[in-house]
Amino acid sequence: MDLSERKLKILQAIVADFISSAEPIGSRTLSKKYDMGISPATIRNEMSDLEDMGYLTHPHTSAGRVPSDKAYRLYVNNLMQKYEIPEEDKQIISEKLTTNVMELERTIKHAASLLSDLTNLASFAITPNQESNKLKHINFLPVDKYSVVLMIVTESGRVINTTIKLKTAYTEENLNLLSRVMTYNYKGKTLSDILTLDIIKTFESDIEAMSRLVETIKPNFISTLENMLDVELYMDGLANIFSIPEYNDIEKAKVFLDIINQRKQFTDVLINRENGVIITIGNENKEDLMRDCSLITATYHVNGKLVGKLGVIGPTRMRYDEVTSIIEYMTDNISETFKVTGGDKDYE
Amino acid sequence: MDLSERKLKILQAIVADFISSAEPIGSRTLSKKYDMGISPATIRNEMSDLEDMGYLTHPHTSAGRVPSDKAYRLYVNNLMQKYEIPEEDKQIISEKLTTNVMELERTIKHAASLLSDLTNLASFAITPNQESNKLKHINFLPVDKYSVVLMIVTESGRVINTTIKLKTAYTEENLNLLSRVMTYNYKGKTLSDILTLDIIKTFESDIEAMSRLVETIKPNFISTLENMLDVELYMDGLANIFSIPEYNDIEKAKVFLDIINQRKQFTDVLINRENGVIITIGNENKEDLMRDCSLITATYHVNGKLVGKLGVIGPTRMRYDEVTSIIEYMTDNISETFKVTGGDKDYE
DNA sequence: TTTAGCACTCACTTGATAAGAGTGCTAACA
DNA sequence: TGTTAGCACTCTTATCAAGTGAGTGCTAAA
Repeated sequence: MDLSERKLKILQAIVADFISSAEPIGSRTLSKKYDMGISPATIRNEMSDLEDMGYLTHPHTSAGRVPSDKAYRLYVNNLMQKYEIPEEDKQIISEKLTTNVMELERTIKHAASLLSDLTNLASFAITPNQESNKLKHINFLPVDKYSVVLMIVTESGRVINTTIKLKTAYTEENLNLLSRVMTYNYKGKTLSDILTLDIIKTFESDIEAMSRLVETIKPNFISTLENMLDVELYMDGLANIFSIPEYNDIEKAKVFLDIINQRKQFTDVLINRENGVIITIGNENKEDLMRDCSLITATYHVNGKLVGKLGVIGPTRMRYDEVTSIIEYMTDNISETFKVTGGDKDYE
Repeated sequence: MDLSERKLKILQAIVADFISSAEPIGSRTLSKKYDMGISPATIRNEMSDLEDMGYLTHPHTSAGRVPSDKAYRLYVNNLMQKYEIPEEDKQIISEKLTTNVMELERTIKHAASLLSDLTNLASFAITPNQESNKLKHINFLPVDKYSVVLMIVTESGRVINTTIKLKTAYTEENLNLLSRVMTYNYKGKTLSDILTLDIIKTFESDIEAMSRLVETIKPNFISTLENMLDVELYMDGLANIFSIPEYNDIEKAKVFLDIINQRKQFTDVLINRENGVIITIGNENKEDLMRDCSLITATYHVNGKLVGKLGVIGPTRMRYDEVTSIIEYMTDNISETFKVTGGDKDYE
């Protein structure tokens, strides 16, 4: 059934008002505040219809009306107007997210922090899934007599390194050889292929000294690759939640913290969300604990390919227009910063 | 004035009971529960004396007694017994903190997470202050036509790297030369000296191509060093706080989150604490917001020299014995993992 | 010095009452 | 037939009074 013009107007007023006031809104207040040329009684009739259709609910008989998840969905899809981010906010965002030092982790952390500041909600971000990231080269560098640094560079421009302590001394020649052999073998393969497809074992050697070297290095190499594959979750602005009326009740606040505390599960939820700007409202979320929350996420790109996510979580009553615009603007900025330019002609 | 044996016994019973129950304890309950051979009336007299001396307080006339900060201090200094960490906990700790991959950040993060799990409090950790860390060598490595990786290795074994995008192409020879010149100039100097004492400008060059290279690299080098000097703060277990009766009141919980939310200030507080195991109770803390909290920190060492900190924050009513033991055991473990062995004979 | 007894205090609970906001229904009106 | 005014009804919230129980402080006796 279609909603009449008037019903839409009333619904929009209720949603907008409730988002800013957090108080159930009654017919009398509505007619006074929004001056829509009809009496409270008429509004009551319309409200009653809207309630039958599932757009409004009633905390108890003598309270005003509150929008349902369905109403928020309608609002987000049809009624909501585009929010223009103030110039100064835009400036702050680009300033903080544009660095010439290419440190993804740092930038993402900043992004999460900034996002929660701007929206007054709890924010989060995950680093890209690296499974399809391809290896570019591997380098072992001498540090001192018994330690070397393992450095792995991927096609997306990500560099990771670890110090490895050896039990026996090594020669520089062996180290160089190993770097070259491994690079030759693994270059262009995805990280997960290297780990799963047993490619690993190919780098063993006949030469005695080399074989000893490989032996100590192998487990370190594997665990470093595994670390690299882990998707990192950053969160910020949790304290903001306690300024929101919905979470004045300590029990509700605890539920909220529970969601976030199970980092592993929460990360999985984020990974499995579709790409692009995605809004899920209340019971649209599959996870029980999140039935009272809304989640907004958007994706950013690294090297135009790898995909990470940035978003907020909060009560279903939130500024969908504002939050959506800000998140989208931020992810665009991040993607811009990390679109690797070079890469046409490789070194070597 | 010295406390009689009996007063000490009563005080100890009150502190211990209050720590586990969080309820003010009355004379009658005390005499029944702890069976100390004297009547409630006698206990009342002693309690009254203890209150005059400042060891106990009174939420209101008809409530039981509650230990003051002074009582906790006495308890921590004299009455508290050494807590023996269960074997299984010890095992979990060493297992999680001993890695052969030397990633300090990761280990510290795990430590904070584990610590909050074991104590049910909020935990935190800061990475070592790197100011006195000395540079060991600098390496520029080619990645592709327009990007190079800058790698800095310090004496403590810390390795950091960033990808730098250049505007113009470079030659491998120039890069090698630059690596060598910079290493030669800066080796053995502390990071803060390099940044502050204007040593930076020494690495300019007469040769045209080199000079262009140096120009783009210089700001990146500086900002990388600055990043390295930043002390990182990790926190975990914030949600634990909400299971503690003291923070059932949403207002109190907010104060607590405020402390932690001002990461910069909080980091400074931690940096300025003395080394070793330090316990500050309630109003012993200089910061107003922390007057209701106790802080326990201990220091860990990297390379036997650089000092980072690990600790918990919670209400003044906490298991000082247990928490202290656990933190100390953990920092010992971390120090053990990061005592760099080699270093006698440098590479080169 | 210790203890029993007793009056007193204060927080907390329960129940009753009143006020306020809002609904739903009915009947009148355009 | 849609709109509106009026009114009874419902439900929450605030307030107040009375009763209860845990605990103290003081006094006097053992």
